[in-house]
Amino acid sequence: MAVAEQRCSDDGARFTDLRRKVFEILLEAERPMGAYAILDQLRDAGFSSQPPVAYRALEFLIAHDLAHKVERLNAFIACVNPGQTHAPAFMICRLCDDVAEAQAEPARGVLGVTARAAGFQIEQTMVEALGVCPSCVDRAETTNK
Amino acid sequence: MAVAEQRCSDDGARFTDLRRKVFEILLEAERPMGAYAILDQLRDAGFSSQPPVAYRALEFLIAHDLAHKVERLNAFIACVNPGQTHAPAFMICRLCDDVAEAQAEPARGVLGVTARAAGFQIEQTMVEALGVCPSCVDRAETTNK
DNA sequence: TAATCTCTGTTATATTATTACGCTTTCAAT
DNA sequence: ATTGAAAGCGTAATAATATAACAGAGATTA
Repeated sequence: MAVAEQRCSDDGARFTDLRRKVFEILLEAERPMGAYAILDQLRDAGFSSQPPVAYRALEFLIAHDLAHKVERLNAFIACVNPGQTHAPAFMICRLCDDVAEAQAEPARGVLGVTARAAGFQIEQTMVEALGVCPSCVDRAETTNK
Repeated sequence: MAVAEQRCSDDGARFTDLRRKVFEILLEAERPMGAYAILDQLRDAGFSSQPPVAYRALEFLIAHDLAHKVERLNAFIACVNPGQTHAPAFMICRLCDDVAEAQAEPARGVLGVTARAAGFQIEQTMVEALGVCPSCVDRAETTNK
């Protein structure tokens, strides 16, 4: 959280009450939240609960590398190492919807070669892996015995 | 198209009129189409234009590797080499929304290492790069001169 | 302190996607 | 051929996600 504030002031950006609150919500959730779930919590905290309020705060957090959108789930999650610009990758469990953040360097591999060959300038990448998380793997094995 | 039919019969799946039509629409578009744009064309072709009709056909095409969903755009596109199971990657132009399909092997790189270390079993990956396509790069350079 | 810009609130609406149900067609087994 | 089960399609209703447009309050700068 302190890191987040620092990051914002470095950027000359304002880490307002609303933005802080949304960031807190994401941090406490530890897993992706839909915009409307965030709005519910904003309402409880005395903020407005109209969609643009959440979407704007999320846009801000994402722009400052404090949060990410998990496209596959249309949901948002706090970044594990806030403030560092990076190429996040997500491992999404299809059984429990839990998500772990990892790093990726997709532009370094086959994709990068293809892009350069084609003249496509990559600015940003998203990598999301769907599969089964460790807990659910265990659970499945136990259940099937 | 012939390839698609072959693929389906191999799978013991039925390549019905509706599914063929949706596949045709995607092939002719050559770029991602939203489900509702597809529905418009289905209506013109005499099919029902209720959302589930398109979504079900798309689900089928995707399951048989004839089409993909571009998550970033919430849109659907015909696969460039239909019928082969693979890990597609998309290069999405943020200026013209054009999309090129490439191959990726995200599970072979850093992500794969992380996943194995964590015990996460990857089943499927999606890689999407946002940037500027060759045509738009050219256009931008010309304009700025 | 006036001008400007940013931020938040609000209303309305657009876009994307799913649930549930019923009917028809297809397929497989008798 | 007949029937029973499954797959496919049509339809209605609604859920979930997201954006546009405008107004007012608050901060920042000149």
